[in-house]
Amino acid sequence: MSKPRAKLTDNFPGCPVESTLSFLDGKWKGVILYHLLEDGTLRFNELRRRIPSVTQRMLTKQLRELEEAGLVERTVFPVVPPRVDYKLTPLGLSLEPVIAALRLWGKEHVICENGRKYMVMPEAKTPSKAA
Amino acid sequence: MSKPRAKLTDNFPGCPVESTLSFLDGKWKGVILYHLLEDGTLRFNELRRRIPSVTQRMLTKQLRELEEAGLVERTVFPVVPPRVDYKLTPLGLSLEPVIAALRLWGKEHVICENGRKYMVMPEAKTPSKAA
DNA sequence: CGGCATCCCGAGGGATACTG
DNA sequence: CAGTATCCCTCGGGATGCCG
Repeated sequence: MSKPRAKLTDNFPGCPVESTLSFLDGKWKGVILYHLLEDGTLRFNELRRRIPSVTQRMLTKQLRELEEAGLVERTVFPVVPPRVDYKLTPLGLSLEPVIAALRLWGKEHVICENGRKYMVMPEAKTPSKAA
Repeated sequence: MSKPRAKLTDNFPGCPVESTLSFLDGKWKGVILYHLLEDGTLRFNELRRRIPSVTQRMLTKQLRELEEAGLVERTVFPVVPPRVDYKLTPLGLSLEPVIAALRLWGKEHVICENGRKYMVMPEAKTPSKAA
């Protein structure tokens, strides 16, 4: 709801880019959004399982920030073993093209393996034979 | 060139998103890329002027990281007043859809004003009267 | 003009332990 | 199950000053 949630960005042509990125800021927001887009609704530990190297502290924090930003909706069920669902709000869902673009570029240009990243150059010059 | 420039990402479905975001990490990479996409080639101070609140230290750092990542090419002209040009590499240019998506979402959902950001909700429920 | 070098601070974020 | 609460430390990043 139009909170002045500002992080001092430039009021300049590139600003929309800056602004959008500021919502994806933090180490895990992108992946969280990705999984919520994929699976619709997820419980806390379901998310954890999908993002193995996140700690519960960080997952909680990032989810709260996403919630505050109005991108994620948190639903608490008052049941014996606590149950909390996370899903995207309409605003969160509107990020789908952004996440899709990020994902596509990653799939095309980055090899993710054993927690390492390797760049994949576009113009494969294949100097003589690929390494 | 396939340097193991890793920042420990998850080897999981969301990984491409993570990976791509890791290249946009840092406070200014997104905007820098945006402006280089817009203008093609820019000198150091031309970039500074387009990103008023960046310090030269930070601009330098982020440019170096983009260069190391293979997204930006730096050309030094050995002339009396030093001249350095920055432009995108083919790999950098390939990020165009990503930046475009970021920019579009920002333009549609964020109002950037006086260094503040205001969210623009999609479903204007106007409960009774907007606050 | 286009940088480095240095100092310094606070936020980001990991590890661990406890709780309703 | 889904968190809080602490501790602690790295490092992102601003400010300032000097240089070829």
